[in-house]
Amino acid sequence: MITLSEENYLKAILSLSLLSLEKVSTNSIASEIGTTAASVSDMLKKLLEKKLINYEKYKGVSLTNKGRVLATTIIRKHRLWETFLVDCLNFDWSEVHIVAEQLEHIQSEKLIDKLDKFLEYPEFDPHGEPIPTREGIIPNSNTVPLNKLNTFTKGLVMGVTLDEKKFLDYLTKLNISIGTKITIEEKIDFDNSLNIKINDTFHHVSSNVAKHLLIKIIK
Amino acid sequence: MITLSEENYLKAILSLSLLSLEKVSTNSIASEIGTTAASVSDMLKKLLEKKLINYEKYKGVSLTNKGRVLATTIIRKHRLWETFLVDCLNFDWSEVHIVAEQLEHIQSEKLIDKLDKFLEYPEFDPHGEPIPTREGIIPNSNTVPLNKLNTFTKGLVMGVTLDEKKFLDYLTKLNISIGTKITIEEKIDFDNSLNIKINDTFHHVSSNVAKHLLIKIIK
DNA sequence: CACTTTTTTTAGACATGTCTAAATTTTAAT
DNA sequence: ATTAAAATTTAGACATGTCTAAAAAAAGTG
Repeated sequence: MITLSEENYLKAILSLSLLSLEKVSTNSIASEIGTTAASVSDMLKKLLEKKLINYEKYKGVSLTNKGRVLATTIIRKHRLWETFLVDCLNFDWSEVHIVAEQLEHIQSEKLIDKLDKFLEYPEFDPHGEPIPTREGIIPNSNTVPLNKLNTFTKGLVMGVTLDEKKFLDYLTKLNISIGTKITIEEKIDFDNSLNIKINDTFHHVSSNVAKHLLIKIIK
Repeated sequence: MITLSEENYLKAILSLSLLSLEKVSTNSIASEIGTTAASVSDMLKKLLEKKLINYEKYKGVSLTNKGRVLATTIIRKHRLWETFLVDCLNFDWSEVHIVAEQLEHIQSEKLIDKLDKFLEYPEFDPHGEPIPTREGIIPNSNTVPLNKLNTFTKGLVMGVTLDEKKFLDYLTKLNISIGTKITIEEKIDFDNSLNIKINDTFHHVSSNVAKHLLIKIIK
């Protein structure tokens, strides 16, 4: 049996793994989860014991296939619940994360399959992120983070890669949601910030905001 | 903050309280929860500390108002989730209990209020049990356990007071569900078992089954 | 009432997951 | 290559919730 803590560690390791090809470091897990490196070290031993990760002391961590599938399943549950909360219960997209963080740990395959069916097999969650399949595959969404685009490129916002209330509320204030059309007007070399156009209005956004917006390029 | 274990203890104390006016004993809680009297003793100290129960060593337990409201809220959540599972996700009534036992611990008032609204404010769960109000009141359902009825009385099954798969599957086998009409044909003094008539078919049921069937008497 | 049985509580142990502080290993820098 | 800095692990402690065994209190019985 897997514990709630272990699930949270697997999820953290998976999201960090997706950011680069390097092995994941103890410190990065600690700051992702909001705990100390010492606690992470302790937990890594347990996850290794259960064959959920590949791990050598001082050498970093990666997920085994078993661990990857388990972590992906948690993401799947999280995103299906977020879809339910927004589509059925009329939650705001900025407030579903904390509730889904609890719901994602409910243990029942049948529940998730039936929820998936009830929601009519959605492909994307309310933040535009793809919902993994029950086999543990995360569909590729063919999008690029806003900060990687060239000047004068146009694109549609297809998703966000940060699920934090403050960030989502800021997007709402800027009139950015899934489907919003954005044009890059200017890239500031100094701090990698951007001038963008949304509905004929110009906005200036930081590099930190831009990198969490997933864009599909259009003509 | 209240822990998952504490919530389960409160729930157990509430259900035992509803069975009689006596204070609840340590042993009865232990067998309800499936743990030892020693563990119960330990936990009672913590619940007393948090002012959720009235408790004197060796004298038994009762809920404070704060504890009663909290426990009732858990029942409310449990029954709303069971309703969701059966009505929306098409679960069978006999299999929802274990899933609802997990869902009832999700912490979010907003979630429960929105779920309640989504389900259109149901009054009864799939087992016919009344759903407590958000103020912590359990509506009285005006029903009597089958074993308290006299011979030749007729009634409708309005609910069950045991939420166990084996029991519910047995009822299904007997063709008993919410709304089923039952006539008492004979009461066996020896073991308090009953001969009953369901849709012109006669069945013999034990006292243990009868006491968990809630009946509304009809003419 | 004295004695036995049952119930309840305490004492001490263990597992999980956390922490701080200290030790160890790796990496970076001169 | 040696040393300094950073990252990681270990050691030891604590909180929660559980357990068994033993002690204490309450209830039952002749």
